[in-house]
Amino acid sequence: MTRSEENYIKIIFHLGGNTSTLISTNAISEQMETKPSSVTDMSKKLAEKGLVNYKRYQGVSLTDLGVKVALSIIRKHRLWEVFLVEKLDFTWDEVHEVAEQLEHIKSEKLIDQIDALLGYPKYDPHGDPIPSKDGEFLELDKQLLSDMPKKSSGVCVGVKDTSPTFLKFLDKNQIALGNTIQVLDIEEFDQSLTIKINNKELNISHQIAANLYVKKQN
Amino acid sequence: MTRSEENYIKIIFHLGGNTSTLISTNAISEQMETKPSSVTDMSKKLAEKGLVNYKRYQGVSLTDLGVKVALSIIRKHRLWEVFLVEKLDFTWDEVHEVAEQLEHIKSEKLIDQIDALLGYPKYDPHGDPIPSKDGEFLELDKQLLSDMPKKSSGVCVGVKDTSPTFLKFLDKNQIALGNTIQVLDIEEFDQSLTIKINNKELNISHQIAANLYVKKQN
DNA sequence: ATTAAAATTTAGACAAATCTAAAAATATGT
DNA sequence: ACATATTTTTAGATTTGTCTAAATTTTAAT
Repeated sequence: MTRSEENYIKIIFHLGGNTSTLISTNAISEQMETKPSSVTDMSKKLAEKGLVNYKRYQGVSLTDLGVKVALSIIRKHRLWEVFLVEKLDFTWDEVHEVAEQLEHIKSEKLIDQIDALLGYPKYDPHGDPIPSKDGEFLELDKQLLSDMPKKSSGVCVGVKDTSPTFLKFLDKNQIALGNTIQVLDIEEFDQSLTIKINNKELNISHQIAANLYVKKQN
Repeated sequence: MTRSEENYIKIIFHLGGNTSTLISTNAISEQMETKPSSVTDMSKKLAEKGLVNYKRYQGVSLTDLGVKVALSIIRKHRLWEVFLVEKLDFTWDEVHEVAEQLEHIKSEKLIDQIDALLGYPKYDPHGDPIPSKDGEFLELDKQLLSDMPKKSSGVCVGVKDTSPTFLKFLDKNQIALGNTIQVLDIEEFDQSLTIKINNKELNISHQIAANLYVKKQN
């Protein structure tokens, strides 16, 4: 598999292609930052190889084989992210770019040993689940902070947006995975939230809350 | 720099291109496993970029910039090799293939942190020196075991051939870096050697001895 | 010094992955 | 339902790194 093929497979998976839903050419081209015509070409190629089902003018979905490939790439990406944070002192906003490269290294022993070195982690630094060698993974029972009612509280378990900008904002405000967050108040006008975290009160916009996952506590 | 450009630069360096000696198109094509005409094309491209000096029909040599690039790739390759052996239980015959891929990962922080994690090693698992960040490295004062006189002894410090076949042979005979080797006898007929290593006597061919580096002791 | 052999370069082609522009199919709005 | 807008595909071009075959230059041998 070429690097480019792997990137397409990964993006199709992230767009929901593990189900039989057909993913549109346009959607893929946006994520890949290529033109739709290029996606058409690649779709045919991946269909030839049995990695996707391709219906002209309809889009693509991953075959069972395609899902397997996608999970193995995602497994590598997330394990490398954990490695970078745990062993090499990377911050969670730095890992994505490097993991994008490392995920394409071909060596089964390499990734299995990294997995062992890290103690078989189940989640990456952003709270996303790491597929096991045979493609199993546990999605946490999580919800967006923006969907939590007033006076409720939960533990921060993940982020939806993983862009450096957002992650740096969280660091600056000392919001990290594992923190307990209480929703004290929700402003009717703009849906902004007053939350209590680390024993401090903090005001965050709806957009921030809509990118933070929490596990409800009560 | 593309992966292919990096591979050419690395190979030119290994063929002695750190000096001003011109390296022939043919020599490069053999190492790269490409046709000479491809080497010509790439030589022009690398010359354009200021990485090599290219003289038509004569060959190429690395510029100062080219040497810098070569050393940074070799540094990455060798640090990854140490990492694989020290942290992930790879054997020294397994590391080359994976390091060939890892050496192209682009992240200064990544390799500096790997360097730190390993405690700034000076030599790789085959005894080859690891260039520092600014391109310095210490070549050991070593010689081939085949050049040692009868009755002399030395410490095994490196291998010339790094092929899995050779390295597995060494493992099988419990020859490892750091071992003391005494040359007991040299057979006149075929230059084969009787050596003492790990308190055992062992017979090795000239070809083996010509691929083992030792540091002379007396 | 000639000539044959070997090495190198040139010219033209190809595969992979992309693009642009135009054509075709699908979706949308009234 | 029809016209229009949007999406997708096709056709043909481009770039990178490679190839083959032919031409050129250098090297080696007598």
